[in-house]
Amino acid sequence: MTMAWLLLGTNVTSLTRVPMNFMTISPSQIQDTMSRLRYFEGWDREQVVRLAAGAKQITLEKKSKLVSKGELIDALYIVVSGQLRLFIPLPNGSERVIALVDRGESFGEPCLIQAEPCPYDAVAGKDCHLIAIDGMVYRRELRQNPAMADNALALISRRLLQTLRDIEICAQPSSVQRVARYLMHLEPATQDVGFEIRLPALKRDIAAKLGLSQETFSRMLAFLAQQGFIQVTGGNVRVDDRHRLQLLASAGCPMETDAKN
Amino acid sequence: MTMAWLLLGTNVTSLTRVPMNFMTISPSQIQDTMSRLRYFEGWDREQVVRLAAGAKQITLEKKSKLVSKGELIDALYIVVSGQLRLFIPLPNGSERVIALVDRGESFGEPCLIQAEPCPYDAVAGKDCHLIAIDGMVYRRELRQNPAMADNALALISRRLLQTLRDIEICAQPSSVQRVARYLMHLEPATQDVGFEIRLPALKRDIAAKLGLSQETFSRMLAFLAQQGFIQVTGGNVRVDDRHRLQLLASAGCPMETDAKN
DNA sequence: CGTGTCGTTGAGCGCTTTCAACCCTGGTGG
DNA sequence: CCACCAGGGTTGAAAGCGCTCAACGACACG
Repeated sequence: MTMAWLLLGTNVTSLTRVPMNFMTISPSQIQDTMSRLRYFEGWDREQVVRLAAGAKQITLEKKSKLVSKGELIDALYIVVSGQLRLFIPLPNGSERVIALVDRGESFGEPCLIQAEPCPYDAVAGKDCHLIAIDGMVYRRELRQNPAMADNALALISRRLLQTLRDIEICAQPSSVQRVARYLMHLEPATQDVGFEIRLPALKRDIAAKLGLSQETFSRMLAFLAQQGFIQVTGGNVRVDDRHRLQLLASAGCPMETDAKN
Repeated sequence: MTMAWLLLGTNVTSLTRVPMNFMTISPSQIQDTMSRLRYFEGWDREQVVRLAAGAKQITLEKKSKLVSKGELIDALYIVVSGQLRLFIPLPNGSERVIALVDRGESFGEPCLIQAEPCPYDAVAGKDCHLIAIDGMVYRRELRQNPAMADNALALISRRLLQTLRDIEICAQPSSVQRVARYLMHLEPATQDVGFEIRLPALKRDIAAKLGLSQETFSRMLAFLAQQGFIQVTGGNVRVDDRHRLQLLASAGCPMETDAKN
């Protein structure tokens, strides 16, 4: 078990000695935390209580691994604070990010329901607090309470549709188009032609989600900025004209190498 | 600069005049057809009868389009014969295949459940017979019958996990690895070191599912054959040594351009 | 025997990756 | 206060891989 790190794609320079910490917290406190999460919004109070009975709180240090690809997981995880990165490790040592799980979001439902091994690694992108709901308890509630099943059905349906949208972005033939589409899909609800957004994760991780190298992502942002489509300041991106960007996303662009004219 | 063609996905050379044909068939016959499909295996007979009440049979000519990306669909479709191709049209005129739907399989559940537009085009790869179950009826049964909900939950969970496996294949850094992994995942249940399979669709469509051009897919198969990993005869592929192929899928390969040694 | 579909093969180019060095920022400790 | 360092990001140069375009081959069908 000492060579566990060999299996990781990315280099784990500072191996955490205490990767994960099961907090001992009163059930009522867990229940309280849970009911404040978006995940449980609009749920029956009794239902939350029943799930809380099989719940633990978990603390996870940045960079520590919660789940390895191929493991059977025995709990449903919901993020209370921090961010989790779900990704498929690739043979060349890099990773393909499947999802970035933020506060109030969860992962693992399909694995629990189908009792299949987890198809991705789950690693803390920052220090995290999670709630882990026992798999047995979750499945029991699913069976016994139709409202639970409806919830899960809607959740997983949404997740599948979201995954297909992600595939659509990754399938774009050129990297400018991938980045342009990605930016369009974070567009807030506003009628204005321009809008400003904050990148929801490290650029490195977003790049890995788009199927690009970090460098290419950086270059494409620079290119879009230089062409006047966007303005980038740190993790903030201002889109000046959504229609023009939309057009680019659909049409593509020659990507001249020399900077003349 | 006439970019009108940019908006079309695939070229619609031969537009079918009678793309789809609603057969008038007795309800009992539909019910009969349905109960023979794998989709309804192990279902309550009463349940099938209730769904059959909202079902029509559809005949679809090869190449005719059943659903366009962005449409709201009002029925659940199940393939009785033929093969349906689900794909995302790309701005350069090519497509990314999401799934190939064979006899006894379905698509559209997440869209119906979430009342969201369909994220892909659905086109008949061959002449098809389908069953279309009315969306209202489907949703009603889902609400009223917990067993239905459990079924759907399992189905969509499986589909999501399958989609993640597809992403894993597409995410492989080199095309040899993509092809090798793809072949490994169609491996039948046998303890033998070698096995033979039949490609489940046109090579062109498989290539589009792997995120490769048809030409590259062909070249990679040829390469694997030349290196003694596989033997290809038409749509049949014989894998000589699964372990060696597995190794290649994980390790990659320099892909020498010249054919020396 | 033409025609259409499917697939293979060849040649060339351009994008993306890789490797490398460098910059910038925030935190830390002397 | 500043030197130092680590983590995240940018930029440059080179090379390889996959795509595009095009022609050809195999096969089925009318």
